Amino acid sequence: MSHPATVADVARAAGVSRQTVSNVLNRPEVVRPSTRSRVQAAVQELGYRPHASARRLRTRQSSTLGVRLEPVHGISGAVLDRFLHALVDSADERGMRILLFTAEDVDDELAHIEHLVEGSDVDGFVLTSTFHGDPRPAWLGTRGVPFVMFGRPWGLPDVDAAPHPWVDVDGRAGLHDATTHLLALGHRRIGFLGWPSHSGQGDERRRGWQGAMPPDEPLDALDLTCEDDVAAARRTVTGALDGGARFDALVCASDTLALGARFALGASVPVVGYDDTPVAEALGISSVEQPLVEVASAAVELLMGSGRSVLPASTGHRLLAPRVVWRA
Amino acid sequence: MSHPATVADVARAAGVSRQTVSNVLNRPEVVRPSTRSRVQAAVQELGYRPHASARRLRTRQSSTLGVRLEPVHGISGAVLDRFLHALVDSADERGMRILLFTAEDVDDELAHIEHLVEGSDVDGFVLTSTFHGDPRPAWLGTRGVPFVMFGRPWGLPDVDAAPHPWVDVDGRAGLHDATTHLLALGHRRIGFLGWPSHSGQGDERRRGWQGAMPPDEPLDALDLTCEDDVAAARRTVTGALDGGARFDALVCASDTLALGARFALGASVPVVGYDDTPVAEALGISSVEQPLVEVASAAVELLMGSGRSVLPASTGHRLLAPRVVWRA
DNA sequence: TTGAAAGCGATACCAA
DNA sequence: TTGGTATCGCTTTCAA
Repeated sequence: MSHPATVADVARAAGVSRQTVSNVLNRPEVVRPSTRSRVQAAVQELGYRPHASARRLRTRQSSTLGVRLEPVHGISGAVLDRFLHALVDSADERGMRILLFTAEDVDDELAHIEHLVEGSDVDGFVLTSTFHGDPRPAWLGTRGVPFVMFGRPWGLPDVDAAPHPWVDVDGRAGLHDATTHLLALGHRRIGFLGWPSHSGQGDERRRGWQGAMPPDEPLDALDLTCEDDVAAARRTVTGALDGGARFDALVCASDTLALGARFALGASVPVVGYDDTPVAEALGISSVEQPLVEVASAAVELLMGSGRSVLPASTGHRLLAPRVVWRA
Repeated sequence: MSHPATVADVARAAGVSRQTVSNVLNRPEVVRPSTRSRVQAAVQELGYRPHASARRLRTRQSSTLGVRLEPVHGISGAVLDRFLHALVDSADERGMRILLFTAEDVDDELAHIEHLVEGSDVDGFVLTSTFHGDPRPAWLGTRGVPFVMFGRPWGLPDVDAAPHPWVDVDGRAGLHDATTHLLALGHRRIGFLGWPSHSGQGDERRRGWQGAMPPDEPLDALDLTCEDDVAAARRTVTGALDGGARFDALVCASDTLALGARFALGASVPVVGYDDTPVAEALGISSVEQPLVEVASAAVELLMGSGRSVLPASTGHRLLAPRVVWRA
């Protein structure tokens, strides 16, 4: 074959006009069945595929979603990896593709986003890793660029009234479930190891633990805090033990912290991490698993509704429940 | 702004014709400097960006490279993640973008590849995770689709004469260096823990260790084999110790194996892993680090030469040396 | 050096 | 239901 087939080739082969071919492809119901099957046969025989760029030029849709590939951050890098995988699949089901870009920081990210929008390279974005004071929603909102966020808009007084769509995982429920389960197993002194800075995520996870603990249990001595680092976590837990603390079990804000705690406590004290990373699996540490496949499909649905093109404006949201993966 | 600026808008603003604008953008040297700067000012003011799809339709180039996002595979998932990141950056420098796709298996991957090629969605592919009997090179080669491989074409009698370009990391050299260093530190009984199946990679890494060990040292008792699994690795090393084996140090074919070995040997016996994953870093295990940034830029260079479009045919290759990251 | 005109491949609009 | 025609934004070829 010298040349990929075009609509004109198909039309000639089927003895119809170009437009009829286009109709068979995009609105099959308006074409008479006999004509339709004749065209489809020609498509089949010539191995015709629409030229993506030509279609995009005409429809003014790139059928592409932009996603920032974030710098790899330690053990939890696998989470965004799995999310990305799920997102590619969900997008593919709607005929959408994922275009990657990288950025040094948020400003750089906005610069990239602007570039992609102005070049009509993407129809919208899936934003991850949101944080308090995140400038991206306002930036995109002002310019009318469709996007969906993986993560609640933390700084807002009422997240339910956010002016943009978001999906998130209910970390509070995850920690609550984990703690409740451990209580049912007979453990009483269940500690929590979380982060110091007031990140929305970290606070939610801590609240999940707090809410599950019996009201008569004094929590102060059980509430540990340190940075997201294995060695630091180990030191923190060891220090607490040296200071007289005692734990029947420990729930943590991340697998990184859980790993450090595991080293400090040994395998006899149950430890629960967060994110169910490959490390937790490898070491047999229980962990809260985020439903990333559901997150991805919810993100696409929020962005596209039930159609095959992104909605100009959408403001729905979905808060999904994680599940705890228990390991010996 | 009601409408993104087009070449016509810029031309009108600058008082020139459309193709002069096009020339300024694509071949600045043929335009008189005064005209050029006037056009550039107009571009700046209108915030003009070429419409990606329109350009692609005209040039018949998608300026896009396809990459399969592989299923997450345990601890080492971070490696492809880092490679992808580096690839996006390298591609971006040449004005290329990365389009992701997923696939269940190789057949599915070829189906996706075919689809992308027929839709003129990509100019070429970056293939990863090659293996003995990999059907992809022949498939792509036959159809004249440009691609570069991350990984040597293992089955070939002479990899240097491969009919397609590839980049790889010299795992043998990595293990050789690690072993040599340990010998210099005074360790004698340095064991190797590798994989059973005859994968090209695994065999190379074993040879690196073998080649570095002193000729008078009997290697059989030091050569361990097990599947790429933490628990299995732990059992294997423990079993060897129970059987009377003794190790001054252990080099491994992967961080997964190194992690298991670490548990079996304790922190007093140096263990070296492969891939320098976040886990190795978190646990303070030394590891052989692949130069993924260099791999990515070499891949792009092999595919595109020094230009800004993919070469129709290229057959070069690059074998890059890894380095060992030593940790306490 | 600059301008006019012709497509690239597909779809939307309108008339038949 | 089907076919002709204009157009999406850009680059390339050919004249001026």
